[in-house]
Amino acid sequence: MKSFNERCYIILKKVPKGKITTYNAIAKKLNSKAYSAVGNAMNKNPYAPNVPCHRVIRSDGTIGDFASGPIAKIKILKKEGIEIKKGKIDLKKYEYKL
DNA sequence: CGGTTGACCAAGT
DNA sequence: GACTTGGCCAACC
Repeated sequence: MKSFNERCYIILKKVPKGKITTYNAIAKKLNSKAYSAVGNAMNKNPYAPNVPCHRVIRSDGTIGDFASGPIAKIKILKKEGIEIKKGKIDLKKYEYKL
């Protein structure tokens, strides 16, 4: 049985390039409400290059946070082809349904 | 086993 | 629309 954190990474791995997901969605996928725990897992993220933690945003569509700063996160997402408006993302367009 | 932390969320002010 | 409060839950010490 893998820990809660590892499951978050597995879910996250499924997210394709050019798409994003939310902390809330991941927590729900794990049948839990530990949004914060998901965020915590990302912060530790031992699978740094392996897991695209930068593709996870908040349920409001805001960037949220990132270990290297939210600005770096935005940069990466833009590179992935995601358009960001005023520091927010269009969930309708880019949210990847798990 | 209890208390603290956190890349969160929703509702209230 | 920005800020505060309370709540949720897993990981860590």
